[in-house]
Amino acid sequence: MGDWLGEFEQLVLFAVLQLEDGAYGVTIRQAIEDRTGRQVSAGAVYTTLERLEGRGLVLSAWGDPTPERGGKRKRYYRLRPEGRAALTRSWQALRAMARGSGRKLEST
Amino acid sequence: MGDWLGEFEQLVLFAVLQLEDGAYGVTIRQAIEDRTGRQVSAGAVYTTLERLEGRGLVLSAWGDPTPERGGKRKRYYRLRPEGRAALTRSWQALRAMARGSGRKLEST
DNA sequence: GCCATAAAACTCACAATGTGATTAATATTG
DNA sequence: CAATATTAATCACATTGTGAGTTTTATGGC
Repeated sequence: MGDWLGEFEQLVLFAVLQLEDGAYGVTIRQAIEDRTGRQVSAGAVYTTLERLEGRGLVLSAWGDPTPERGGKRKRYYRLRPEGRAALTRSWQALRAMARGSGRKLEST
Repeated sequence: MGDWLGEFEQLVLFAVLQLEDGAYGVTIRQAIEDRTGRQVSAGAVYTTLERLEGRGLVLSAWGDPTPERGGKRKRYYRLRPEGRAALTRSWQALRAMARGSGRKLEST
């Protein structure tokens, strides 16, 4: 039953999943850039997180300010079971579709 | 270098890639439904194909009418090198992002 | 205390993608 | 010719993607 994730939403959810306790705007953005080589704007990340939270796929909690220069409080995100399920569905669908395409794609 | 594919665009491109000579609206739709279990509307497929062609990722050619009931001519699609490259990029990015998430996703 | 600087979050208008209900075009069958 | 089958196309609207710019709150140096 419907409720699929866009591509960027998937990237963000994977980042949240893997960063575990350390997932907030900056690290999420960094994780995506590091892993995919794709440049990401901060705004895109925050907007997407907000929408994902609105859909109940993710939840956020404020951290405490840290004693470093610019140590503003962070907003940490975690996956909710619904988010994990949605990510699993979308990812499985793509994998199923990609199956067998290996040598038909570019090798570079 | 920007120019990323949406999720549905990826599904459509994978279908075109795998159907080889037999890729047209109906078979593309069928392939996606069969492989992913996700229900797809015909309109979504045609609209997406049109946009992909406009971006130069795919090209189309008319087939001949076939001698069967309702044997209307088909519009066949093929991937252009640009399309193959774009699909490779997007797919690799997602895979890179997903790497290591295996056991953190749902098993069902 | 005050100003410069740093880190993080947020806003928001606009662009790109996703979707489904509906309509059109052509063919065969009876 | 009317009914039906197959495919394509249209199109308004919903959802997602994006980036330039702004705000908030902290520290460091003077």
